[in-house]
Amino acid sequence: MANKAAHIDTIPEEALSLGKQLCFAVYSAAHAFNRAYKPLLDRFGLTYPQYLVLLALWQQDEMTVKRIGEEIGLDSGTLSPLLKRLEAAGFVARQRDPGDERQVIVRLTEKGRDLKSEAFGILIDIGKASGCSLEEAGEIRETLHQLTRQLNSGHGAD
Amino acid sequence: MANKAAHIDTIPEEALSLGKQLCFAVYSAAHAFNRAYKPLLDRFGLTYPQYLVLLALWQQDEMTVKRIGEEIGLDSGTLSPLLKRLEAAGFVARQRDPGDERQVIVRLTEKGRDLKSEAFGILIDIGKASGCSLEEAGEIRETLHQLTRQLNSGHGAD
DNA sequence: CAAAATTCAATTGCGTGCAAATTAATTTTG
DNA sequence: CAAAATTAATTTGCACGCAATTGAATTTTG
Repeated sequence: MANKAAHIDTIPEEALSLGKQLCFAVYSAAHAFNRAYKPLLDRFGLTYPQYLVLLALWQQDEMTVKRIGEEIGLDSGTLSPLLKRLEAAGFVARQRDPGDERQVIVRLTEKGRDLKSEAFGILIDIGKASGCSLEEAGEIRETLHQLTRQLNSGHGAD
Repeated sequence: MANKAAHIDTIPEEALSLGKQLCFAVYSAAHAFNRAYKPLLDRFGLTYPQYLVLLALWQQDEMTVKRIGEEIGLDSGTLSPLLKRLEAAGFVARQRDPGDERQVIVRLTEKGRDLKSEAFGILIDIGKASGCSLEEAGEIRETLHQLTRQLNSGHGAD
């Protein structure tokens, strides 16, 4: 009883404290990253999720909305208006797939491609701001990937 | 063809990959936590930020809006409407501080206090879903706190 | 003490995120 | 082959999250 079944008893009042919660630590770190990225991305008129879409397209150009959503974990309800703004800003072009009119193919424009080289600068600035080495960053990254996989495994999706 | 910034050469193309970015790992983990919390909080009609406010109030009842904002890292622009919804749902009451009419004191209602004991259940479910021990969770938490501090130190605020 | 500066909460505007409903196109099937 | 089911993207509605503005109360200061 004392070991497994009744672990409610083993959870101290203190566990309710924000500072003791892993989730809050992740939540805060995400906000901190967002704030760190903001001034860097503002120069290009981009938001962080928009930047993520460009990162994905720099790796693999010409993806459908659905494919982009799988890459960065967003659904079409978020992506549709976001992509419309990226198109209005001139970074991407959207075109119905002639082979399957349900799909929309998103591709980089010249302007979007040109931004890629500048993105390295953002990466370096963020690396500095995070204050950890590539090795450290890699470790945390892997730990978080594992945590994310574990959390997502709870409801079907992977 | 010589590069202006020589250190750019040391950053491989691969670094632009989403999977290699610490920030994206944090961003994804935050979303994963949010999705894990959602069904648990839906039963109480709460969102995660609303739950954070209650967690803070369970630790220390009767705080001003500003104080709550410092606890969970949100400004009044986010908190004002959020607290109004928490009040409409009957979990908290808001009252102008008679001693300083600029401030609004937020305190738990009976209903809000009663929820505290159930919150342990949520905590336990999330702990299970995260699939890591208290020790592991503690390590990741500390690493992320440090990362957050480092990122936030870049622009004055602490 | 009165004007100026500061502080606090609320409001406005914009961009996510996500669920649910909608529309159009394709695939399945009876 | 036509009806039904499925799929992809868009749209709608709601709740953050943040910057900037507003308005009221308090503090500073000249």
